[in-house]
Amino acid sequence: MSRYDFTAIENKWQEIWEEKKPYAAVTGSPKPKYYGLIEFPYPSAQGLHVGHPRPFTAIDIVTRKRRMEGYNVLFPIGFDAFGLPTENYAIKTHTHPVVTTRQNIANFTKQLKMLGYGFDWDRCVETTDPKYFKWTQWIFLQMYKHGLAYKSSMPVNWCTSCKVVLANEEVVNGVCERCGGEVIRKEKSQWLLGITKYAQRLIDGLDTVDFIERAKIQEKNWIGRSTGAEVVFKTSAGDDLKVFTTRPDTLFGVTYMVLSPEHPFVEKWKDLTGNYDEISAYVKEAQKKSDFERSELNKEKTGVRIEGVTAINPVNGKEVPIFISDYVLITYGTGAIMAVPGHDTRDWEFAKKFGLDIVEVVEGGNIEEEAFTLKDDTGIMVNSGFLNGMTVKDAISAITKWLQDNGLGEEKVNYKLRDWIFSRQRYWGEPIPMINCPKCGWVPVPEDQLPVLLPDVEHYEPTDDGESPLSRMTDWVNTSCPKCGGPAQRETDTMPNWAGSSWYYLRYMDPHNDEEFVSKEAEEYWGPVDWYNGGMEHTTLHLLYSRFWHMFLYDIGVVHTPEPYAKRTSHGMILGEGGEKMSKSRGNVVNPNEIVEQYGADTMRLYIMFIGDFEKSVPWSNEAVKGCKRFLDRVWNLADMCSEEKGISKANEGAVNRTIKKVGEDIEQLKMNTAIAAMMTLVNDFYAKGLSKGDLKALLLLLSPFVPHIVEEMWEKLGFAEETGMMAMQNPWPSYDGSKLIDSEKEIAVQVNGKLRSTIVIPLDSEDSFVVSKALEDEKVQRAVAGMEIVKKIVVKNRIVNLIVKPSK
RNA sequence: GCCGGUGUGGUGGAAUGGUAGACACAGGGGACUUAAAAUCCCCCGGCAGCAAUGCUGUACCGGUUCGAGUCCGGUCACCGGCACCA
Repeated sequence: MSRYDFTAIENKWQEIWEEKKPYAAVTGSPKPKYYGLIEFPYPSAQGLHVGHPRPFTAIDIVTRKRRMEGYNVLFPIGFDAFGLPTENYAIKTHTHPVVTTRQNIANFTKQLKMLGYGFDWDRCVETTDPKYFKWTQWIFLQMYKHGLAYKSSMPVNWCTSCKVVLANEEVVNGVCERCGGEVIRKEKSQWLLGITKYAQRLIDGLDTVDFIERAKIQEKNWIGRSTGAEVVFKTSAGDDLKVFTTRPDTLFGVTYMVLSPEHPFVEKWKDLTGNYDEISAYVKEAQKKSDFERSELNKEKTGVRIEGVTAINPVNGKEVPIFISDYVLITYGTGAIMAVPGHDTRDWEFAKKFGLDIVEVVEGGNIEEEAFTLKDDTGIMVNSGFLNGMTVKDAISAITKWLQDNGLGEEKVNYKLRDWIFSRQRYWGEPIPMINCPKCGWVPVPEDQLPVLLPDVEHYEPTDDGESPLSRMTDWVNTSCPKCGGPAQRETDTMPNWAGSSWYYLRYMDPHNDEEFVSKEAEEYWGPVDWYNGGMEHTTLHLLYSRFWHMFLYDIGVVHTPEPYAKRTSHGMILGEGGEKMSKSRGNVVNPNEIVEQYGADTMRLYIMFIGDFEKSVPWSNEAVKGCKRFLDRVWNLADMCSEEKGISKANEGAVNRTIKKVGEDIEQLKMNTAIAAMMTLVNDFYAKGLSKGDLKALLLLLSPFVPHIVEEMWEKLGFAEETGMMAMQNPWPSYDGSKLIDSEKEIAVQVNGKLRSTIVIPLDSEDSFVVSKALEDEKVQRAVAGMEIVKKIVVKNRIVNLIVKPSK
């Protein structure tokens, strides 16, 4: 056969696939369905990064194997095209984001096709397409109707120099990521989504899905469930002060209370407060600080006592002082705490600084030195009235019951998860389809008027006071109220980047439907996603958000499964050659185009899978790519080496069957590196022992998901296409013969006292006694046991012999 | 601080408690060639030895076991996430 001309071969087959559409998914096919998904890319101006092919190739391989196993596969692709880089580019160059987006998508499409992925391109979706975001807006309206979308005034991050609202991710070390300017907190009215209503279900749902464990744990930690009790303290002001605690057992140890500076009682008690000026100054100071400053590590505790008001400990009637301090957060629990300095590190620090009493209520530590915080059963209750002598655990149940019986509190669960701030003062996002009417308040845009399109603007910058650039478009902003017909104004905020990606996997099922976001029929056929691979960095953002949207859609009866993704895996990053993150500034960025040009798409695909453990970060190596190219050359040359025998040859029977088993199993665990190693070993065997046409055919089928172009070319050239009437990829995945996996002879290790001394070859499944006698015939073993007495013989079938010896008398 | 993960040759990495280093890259040697490239074959953890071979070796200390890279306890280092969440 001629030279392996990868460029010609790859072009040829990509054209054939473009025309024949072997990757088209058929809704309603009687075959079992399989839905494989990768996170759709943001079409950046830099084009495809070598990081992209890692997950894409892995799931491409899985879904190609599924097709060969007889599944009707959906493996779609799309573009998550709203985003800041495009918007910033528009600000700088006045190029309309639509134009930039179109160019970038065209470039990405070309690059993805160049790599030969089995995407069903007819189902490609773009989040910026009005036909798509019409439904993003529609889902938002459903959430609004069900009380899950609401507008509320809240503090946001504000860059004083860019004069713009920043997302939390854009605040790095307390300063603006872009300009390094000071970031402060500013009150602003924002749309929020009530994800906290789903906190418990987002935790519980994790038990029903097959996600990698670290993703589950990370989501659970992020949601941050804690159980405890809410306790009511009477105050001298007459108001009941409610606090949340996970340690109700320590109630007898309360020596003071702390309110968050934003707590409503601070204002309410104004006239009762002897030192209101001092309090007020502290509150103002706290407001000015960013979240970052307020939570800075090792910061000295600060605070002010509210003079004139005290609280009564419900359990012992003791009167305790009340402070305000910024170590108490208004966003968690009730915004107020009971302080137990003996058993909470933060309270301990505060008490030390302000000279407050520290009372021990759990034995086991030294509270003079530090707070004793252990919650296990190492401590016994003391100084705690009826709780004395109990373990912490028992005391928690006892006191909780007591509080409940006396109407002074109840068992309570709290979550760290906050509602999702859904407004962005940006241009390049989905307009929030709401209208503000002076008479009727917020009124949703009627569904038949969707989508609300983005108007053309002249300037893409936010305004000086941090409003969206859309707010300058008075023609667009001024509209009539859908309810009363009077003059009203459109919402000018847009949705965050995470909106479009929260439901895109549903649109793939039915991408051209103008009547519904997805048809019932398509959703019931394809849902849920069978295997979803994506980055760990999306675990507490995209993955959580889309699970939340899906649960909501399930609740309103428009999807049929409670969870969107049955299985989730994650890949590690591809680093630069030196082991650092790839970046333009480091100049270590690898362009996939160059690799494909130099070695071909199949080599690129193979190398990115062979590079290392899929879950771990790994540096790219230009040198190592060559090894994969060399392997494909060797595969190519096998065509000229094989005998005409159509079946698996006797000589390679064991090796071929073992490789079929190994490759099949490894693909299921994304252990592509060892699958490829096994195929390399098989090829090395072929070079050593020769091979039949049947041997090569089996190898080609195994290679097909990994390197589809070269396989189809060889399949055709060797006459298999004619023989089977099909492309290699359309053939059944090979099965192995279990009886042929092990050769009839086996080399096993011989140990003496656990140390390897020799190896012997024995017939498979030999009797133990035979194996021992055979081992003792071995010269090296004889030397090792000379002058020794054998006290024990351990034989593990077909594996190892271990002779335990001691010096003979 | 809390939660999770990782530590194996010059490099990327393999090893259901059972022959550590598969498979590759780099390196060394040989064949072919006028030569180079490509290709094919061989060697390749460390120490000692011409060799056969022996000793040693999976971050460190200890334990369980006939046998530990793998299991258990402790220590150190690095990576990721969260971080005054009461």
